[in-house]
Amino acid sequence: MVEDEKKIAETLRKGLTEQHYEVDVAYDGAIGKKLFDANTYDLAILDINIPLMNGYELARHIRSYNEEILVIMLTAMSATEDKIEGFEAGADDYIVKPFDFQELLVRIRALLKRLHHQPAAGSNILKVGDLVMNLDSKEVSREGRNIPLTAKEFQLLEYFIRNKNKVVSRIDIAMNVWDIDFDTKTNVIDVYVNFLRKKIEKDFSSKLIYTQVGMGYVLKENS
Amino acid sequence: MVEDEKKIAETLRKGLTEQHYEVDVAYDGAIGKKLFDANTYDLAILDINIPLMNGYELARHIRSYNEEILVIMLTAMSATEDKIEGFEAGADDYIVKPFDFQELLVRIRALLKRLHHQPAAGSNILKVGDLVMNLDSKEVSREGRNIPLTAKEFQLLEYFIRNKNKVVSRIDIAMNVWDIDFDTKTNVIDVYVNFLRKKIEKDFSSKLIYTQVGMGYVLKENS
DNA sequence: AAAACGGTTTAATTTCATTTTAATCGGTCC
DNA sequence: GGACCGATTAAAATGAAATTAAACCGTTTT
Repeated sequence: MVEDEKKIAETLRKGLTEQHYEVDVAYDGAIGKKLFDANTYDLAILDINIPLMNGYELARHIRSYNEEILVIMLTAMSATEDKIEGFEAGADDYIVKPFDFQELLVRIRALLKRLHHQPAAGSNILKVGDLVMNLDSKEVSREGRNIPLTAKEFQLLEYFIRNKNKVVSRIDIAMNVWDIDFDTKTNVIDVYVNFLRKKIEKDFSSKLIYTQVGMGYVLKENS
Repeated sequence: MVEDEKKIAETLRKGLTEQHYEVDVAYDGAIGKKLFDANTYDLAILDINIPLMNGYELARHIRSYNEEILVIMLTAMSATEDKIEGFEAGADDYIVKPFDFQELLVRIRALLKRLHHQPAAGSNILKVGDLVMNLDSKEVSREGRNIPLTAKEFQLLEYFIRNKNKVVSRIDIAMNVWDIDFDTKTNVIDVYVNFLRKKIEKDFSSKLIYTQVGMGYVLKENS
């Protein structure tokens, strides 16, 4: 939850915790972004008018990184244009203040029931074919064989997996895995893709990372 | 859509049809139930106070039959208890009348994007006849057969598809696909149209790209 | 404090696909 | 026939990606 009005934030945090949800709270967009980048969440509750980075931008950042995460906008702005902008930024719901806590609760439940839960409930595991990534233990394996990755390699592979079957451009990767906005002259990404390929493809039968010249890279299972 | 106020029903039906949604309308709950039992829908829009079977019951009926179908409650009842009952009956969203049609639209889109994990209206797949272009995976296929395209070929085809049935001049193409403003002496466009024709027409039964001498090119389905 | 180390980034080189140019061919309209 | 317009082809130019080595940087070890 990203909410700068501490009183509201505290009330919601308390209410949600009582309902056995685990909640992290940030009071500004920059901290919210950092929390999001460092953790794996199911759902985000975002105020729009918050310091440093507004809710729309934050929603867009979240969406560009992961389509699955649910986003609820929570704001005093009730105009239709604001709602539209919220949904266009990727929100799943938009609630206007003041609101009843019970309503927030049922709306959260309605969204969560649509969330595709990963197999092996509770444990954070991502899979593509025979490639398995454990987000808790940070272990990666293929055909059961363990593959040690460095931090950056792991982040890059995680980004690929979360966007499997989708061509991601170098700019997408630069923004989401590194924190560079625009830097034509670096080739870190190419180098790291090369590192990854050596580790997750070289001693195995099938390819995983394909390059689309002039477009970017895709991680996919076959052909 | 189940809505007994015919004026509202008609307005919404028209608006949604314009957005290329296919809509069936019932004016009471009993007919609504019969329609659901006989068809396969993606989403239901339900008024609550409707004759013969109210919206809550109908929502429960739909839910008991199919968890996947998305349900939006559309009603004048704005009390939190009503909303809670709506969500408990299985609704995915609850909109209070009067509301802005645009808001309904973005809420529908927000829900549909969660469905099937894949496309709905306003999504990332473009089609013309049996030609399918996936903007995420950057894959293009005809008759189910995959057709690899280079970046420029892909951009050019995308431009044609987005302007289907419209004659686009070489200048239009030059400005939108290449970034050249005016350059009489290059024939890149002709060459690329030729590349495209070889890939997307040569081994298939019907033409797609037609030349309008002195005007430009059109992409269209038949004749 | 210096050295060693693992990880990350930069830079330079090689390789190769894509893009563009340019020349030729074929048909159509005066 | 000649001029015009587009289609087609091959060759040349360009630029993107892979690969390698070396520099850099922060942390830990000596």
